[in-house]
Amino acid sequence: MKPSIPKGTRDFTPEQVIRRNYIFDTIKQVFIKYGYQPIETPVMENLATLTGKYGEEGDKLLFKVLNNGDFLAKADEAALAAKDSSGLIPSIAKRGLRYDLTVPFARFVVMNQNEIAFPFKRYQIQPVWRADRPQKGRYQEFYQCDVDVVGSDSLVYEAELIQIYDEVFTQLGIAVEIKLNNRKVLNGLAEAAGIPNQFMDMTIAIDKLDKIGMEGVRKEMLEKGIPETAMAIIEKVLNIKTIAELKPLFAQSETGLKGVAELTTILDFLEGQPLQNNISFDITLARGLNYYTGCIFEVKASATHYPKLRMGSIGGGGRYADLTSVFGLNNVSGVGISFGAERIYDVMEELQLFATSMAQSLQVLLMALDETALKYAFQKLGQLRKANINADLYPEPTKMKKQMKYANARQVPYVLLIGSEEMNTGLLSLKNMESGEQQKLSIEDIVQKLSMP
RNA sequence: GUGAUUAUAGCUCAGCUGGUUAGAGCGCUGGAUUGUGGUUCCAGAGGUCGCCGGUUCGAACCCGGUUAGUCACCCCA
Repeated sequence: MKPSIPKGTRDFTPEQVIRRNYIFDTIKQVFIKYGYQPIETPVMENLATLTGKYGEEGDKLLFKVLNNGDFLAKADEAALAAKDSSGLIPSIAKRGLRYDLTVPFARFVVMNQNEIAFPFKRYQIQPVWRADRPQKGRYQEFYQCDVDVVGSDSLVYEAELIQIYDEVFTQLGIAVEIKLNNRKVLNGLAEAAGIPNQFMDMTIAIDKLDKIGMEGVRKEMLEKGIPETAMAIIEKVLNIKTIAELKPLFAQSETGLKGVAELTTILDFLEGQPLQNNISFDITLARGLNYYTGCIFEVKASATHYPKLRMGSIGGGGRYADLTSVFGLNNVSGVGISFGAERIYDVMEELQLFATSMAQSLQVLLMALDETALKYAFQKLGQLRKANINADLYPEPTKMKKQMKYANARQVPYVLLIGSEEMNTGLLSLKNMESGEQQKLSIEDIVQKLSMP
């Protein structure tokens, strides 16, 4: 059979894994510095935990896990006969793959509320699955790197999360644009425009502003039945660039004013602590996930630094006032952000930000020239490894050309040649693969040379 | 869910308005070179042209279907 893997999934070569780990390690180390603790949750959740949390669209994108055993025996007869797939699902699949890390985290918090000290700061780096049509920068299996804090309303956390974004991307060498908005501001806008019931339609439309332009937004909102009068107000607000200008427009909207106040406070916390990256208020930032209630964030690679780069957001997040209440725990506010490791990888690849030397972990390859030398070399291999040197042995005493070729493929900086001459003298031929230089050294000298950084 | 596009050697791809034995580069194997690689030269292995059907004297090429990948939209990291 022809080997293949499911669409939207990928294998990773050693080089890719090393690079991915570099990203994960960088992110993780910043998380730890800011006082966050790791947790992990299962790949599968009960389907009931997941459904309804991501909107109608999200439910469709959930991977469902078929029940074990004779799952059709307990299938809903009526739904089966009617070929009603969505009606059939609850009776044949009780589990699903996690869609993100935030909802499982909320579930975790509720289940462990008695052991947790609030505010609870956790980070989590695990894969998630979405039954989406894959395309550039989009996969069905991908990692998320989340930091969240629950059990506090304080806006210091919003400020802190912005600092985390700034620090991680600075360390990775990616210039980014951090965009900031507040759901309350958008709510206020809907109120001010007199269309509080069409809040979602409005935000979805204005979220596309940079893609389809003001005319496109206008057209989409008209199609959704938003009246011209409302549109005039919305259009006026969309042209606003600073938070200060926003305030007078929300005289009638308490929610809107609250949103403005929150944004002001967050920026105030950050005063005097300069960021490496540009942070900007963007009223067109909406974000799809409907559990957000307060401040929302999104990060993109800087368009001014990389005008040619075409990549969606590489991070996002926000405050969710009441995510745990569906699991029975009320009044626990949370805020968190996510790093899209896959897209960060793709961006770094495209911008050639990975150090070239990252891949070489093997320090020396031993080569034996005949059968007796192979056994001798195997002993020397043990000595080197005992001295904590990453060493390997070519397993057969074949022609040197072949062994050298293998050494090149492994990108080894040194090879150690062992034949009768070396066995007689005890001095082994250490060859520098880059310069071609070769010298005869005792095993002790070799250990010392290779132990030096 | 909607649309576009691609499928030929292990990999990346060429293959003219349909014409007889389907090519290249890289990789692989052997040799030039029995203790020295990344350069060079020579030779070799490797393909039911995604799959099924149709048109034709003749199909990798045209037509229909099907499967899979990729890209865009929706949505999202």
